[in-house]
Amino acid sequence: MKNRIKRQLAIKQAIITGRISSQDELLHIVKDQGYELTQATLSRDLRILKVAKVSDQALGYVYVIPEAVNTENQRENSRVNFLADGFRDLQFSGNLAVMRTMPGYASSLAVVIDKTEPYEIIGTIAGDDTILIIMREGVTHSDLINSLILIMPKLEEKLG
Amino acid sequence: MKNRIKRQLAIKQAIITGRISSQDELLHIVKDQGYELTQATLSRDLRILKVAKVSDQALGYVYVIPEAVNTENQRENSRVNFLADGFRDLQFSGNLAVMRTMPGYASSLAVVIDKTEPYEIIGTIAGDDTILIIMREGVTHSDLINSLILIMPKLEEKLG
DNA sequence: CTTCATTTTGAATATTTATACATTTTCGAT
DNA sequence: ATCGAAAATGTATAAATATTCAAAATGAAG
Repeated sequence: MKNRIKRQLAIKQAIITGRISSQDELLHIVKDQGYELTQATLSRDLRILKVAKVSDQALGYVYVIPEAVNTENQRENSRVNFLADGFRDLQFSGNLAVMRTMPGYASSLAVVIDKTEPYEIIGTIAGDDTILIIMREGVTHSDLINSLILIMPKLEEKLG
Repeated sequence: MKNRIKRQLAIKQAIITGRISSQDELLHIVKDQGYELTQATLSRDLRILKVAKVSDQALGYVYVIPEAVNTENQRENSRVNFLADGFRDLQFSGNLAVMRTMPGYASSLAVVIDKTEPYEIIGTIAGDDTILIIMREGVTHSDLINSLILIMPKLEEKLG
């Protein structure tokens, strides 16, 4: 059955292209391309292709081709346009908040924050992709988050 | 529960060390270390740690920490080793760690650390010869040291 | 073209893993 | 301390995935 090889290529391609989170989903995609197979065969194919399943943010689980993991990230980086889009995440430790951004975004983001001089923030220090925010004593985590949303409303989707 | 942090570290460690092929297996290992948890919690931990399951030769399936899978990263190992030579010392103050390096090394070293996104570290900021590392709450000094060694094995000689 | 060994596959099923729901614990604010 | 909200966890179960077993397809050798 020569089909096997072609089919596995199609599977690989589908995984690289879309965010696929279950074998059933993948099964339908490949079937729609004209291949005949069942979940059992798909499971075997995935083993042969060394496909892995990892958690994708809070969204769920996705299949990945191990070698393609990095490429994926690169592609993501290139479609960044707006400043707030450079935001990655925000975490706290004591009275410090650490905001991580995409590479190169930290200093411009920090400038924006500093310029508005929010009461909640005593100061910031920016590297290339990380901003350290020193919070005023008594300021809560959600106070800080709110003040950041005030500065960059677009953050609300990512922080809310 | 501070346990959660330590437990997840233990899980990560177990995955890196042994070939683990099911959550049940992992569950027993972690339980034997004195942690109390169920498969449900383990499943959640694996999601948080972004652990992936891939096929391992004809043997079966094993859990892996994605960064360790990446072929791309393998090639990078030599570069990382070189960078580790720039390391000078590491000191702690509360939840902050300060790593001093030879002039010019700090930012590239910090990039290496950031890229692996170790659980123990919520962010870094690098100058020219100093890196400020903000540790996750509940992480001990030796936890941090271990995570750094994981990233740059060469550091073991200088930190161990 | 047979025969035999090997590979591939599907159906059914066992195993494994994720999650809904309820409960407990933790943590921040007052 | 006390309250309330958010996070963490266990139990039970649903959902997803791997594998067993039997059958069909393929291929090599006569």
